[in-house]
Amino acid sequence: MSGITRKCEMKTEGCEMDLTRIIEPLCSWYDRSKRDLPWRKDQDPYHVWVSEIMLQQTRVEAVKSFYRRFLQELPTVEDLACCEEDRLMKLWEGLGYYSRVRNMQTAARQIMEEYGGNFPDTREKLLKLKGIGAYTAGAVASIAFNEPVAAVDGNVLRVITRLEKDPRDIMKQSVRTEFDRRITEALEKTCGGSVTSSSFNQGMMDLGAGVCLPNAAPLCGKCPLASFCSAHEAGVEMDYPKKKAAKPRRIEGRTVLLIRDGDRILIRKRGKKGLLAGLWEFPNPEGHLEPEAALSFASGLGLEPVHIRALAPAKHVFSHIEWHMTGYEIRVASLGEEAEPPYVLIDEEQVRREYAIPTAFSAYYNWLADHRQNTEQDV
DNA sequence: AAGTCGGGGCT
DNA sequence: AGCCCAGACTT
Repeated sequence: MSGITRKCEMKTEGCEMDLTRIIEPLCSWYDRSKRDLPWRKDQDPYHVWVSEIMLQQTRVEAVKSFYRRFLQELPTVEDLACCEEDRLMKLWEGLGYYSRVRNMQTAARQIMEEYGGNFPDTREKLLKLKGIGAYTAGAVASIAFNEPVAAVDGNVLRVITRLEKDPRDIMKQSVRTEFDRRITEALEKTCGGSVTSSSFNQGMMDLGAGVCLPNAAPLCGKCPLASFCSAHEAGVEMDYPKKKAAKPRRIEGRTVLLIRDGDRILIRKRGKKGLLAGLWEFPNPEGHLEPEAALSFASGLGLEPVHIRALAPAKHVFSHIEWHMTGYEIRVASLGEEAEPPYVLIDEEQVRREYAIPTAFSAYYNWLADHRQNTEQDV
C-alpha cells in the first residue's frame, strides 16, 4: 500500500474522491431548492453572459437591480456593441471592476463581427472572447448550451476542498485547473436526463451561497453532500479552504476639490487604463493639501476662487489601495467660460443623470447634494 | 506567480 | 477591522 493511500485511509486528508458520486445528489437538490433569480428566467446566452460578468466577485443581491436595468437599456448583443461609452459606464456605475463592462463591449463587437451576431456556443469559442476566462466560459457553455463542462469559482473551490480536506492553497492556478479537469470528466460520464452540467454548476453556486458558507459555520444539516464530506466527518469545515493571507493595502492621501460655479461643478474623465478607467472624477490631487495649496490648484486651472470651506475627512477602501481623503469646497467666480481642459464645468443635475462617478467620492458627492448653492449666494 | 482592478456585506 | 464574493487580465 502506498504512503498516499495509507494517509487517506487514516485521515482522509487531501485525498481525491470520486466526483461522479456527488453529481446526481447535487442536481437533485438543485431541482428542489434552486433560488428564484432574475437571470434564471430563461437560458438566453446573452442574459446568462451578462449575469455571469456582473456576478464576478460581486454578491447576488448587489447584482439584481443592475442586471434588470442593464438588459432593459441594452436588450441585445448588438445594443451593447453599439452603446456609447459614457452611457455604458453609467449603467455600471457603483458595481465596480469597470474593466468588466469595457471588456464585455469588446466581446460584443467580436460577436457581431466574427460570428454575425450569433452567440458562440461552445466553451472553446467563448474562451476567445475578451473578459471570458475559464469560469465564465464554463458557466455560459453549461447554463445556456448544456455543454458538460465545469465552472470552477470560489464556491466550487470551497465545497470541493471541504469534501476532500484538501490542504492546498486555492489561489494557486494549478488547483483550479485540476478541479476543472476532474469535474468536467465526471460530468461527461454522468450527464443525461435530469442530471445536467447546468444543474450541477448552478447547484454548486447555490450550495456555496446558502449552505457551505464562507467565513461562517456551514449548515451541514441541510447539505445534500454531507455524507461525502471529509471535513464534516472530522468537524473541521471551518479549516477549509486554505488560503494565503492577503498582502496589506497601500495608503494614499488625496485632496478632493468640489470646485463650483453656481450650479456647475468641475469634473474630468479618467484615463482609459488603470484604476476607475473611463469614469469621471472631481479634481483629487495626491497628498493632503492645505487650503492655500487647494486655492492655488484652482487658480492654476484659470479659475477665480472666491470662497473655500474645509470638508470632513473621508476614507475609501479599494481591493489594494486605501484613499484617505481631505476635502474642500471652492466657489469660483462665474466667468461663463469653459474650464481648463481636460476639466469641464457641468451642471450638477446633468452630472448625476449622465456621468459615472466612482463610489470612492460618495462622501463628497453626497455632501454636494446636501449643500446646493444658488448663484445669488455668491460672495 | 504575483499584481491590478471596486464595492459592499457579514463576522 | 478583516474576509470574501458566480474572476480576468497584465506583467
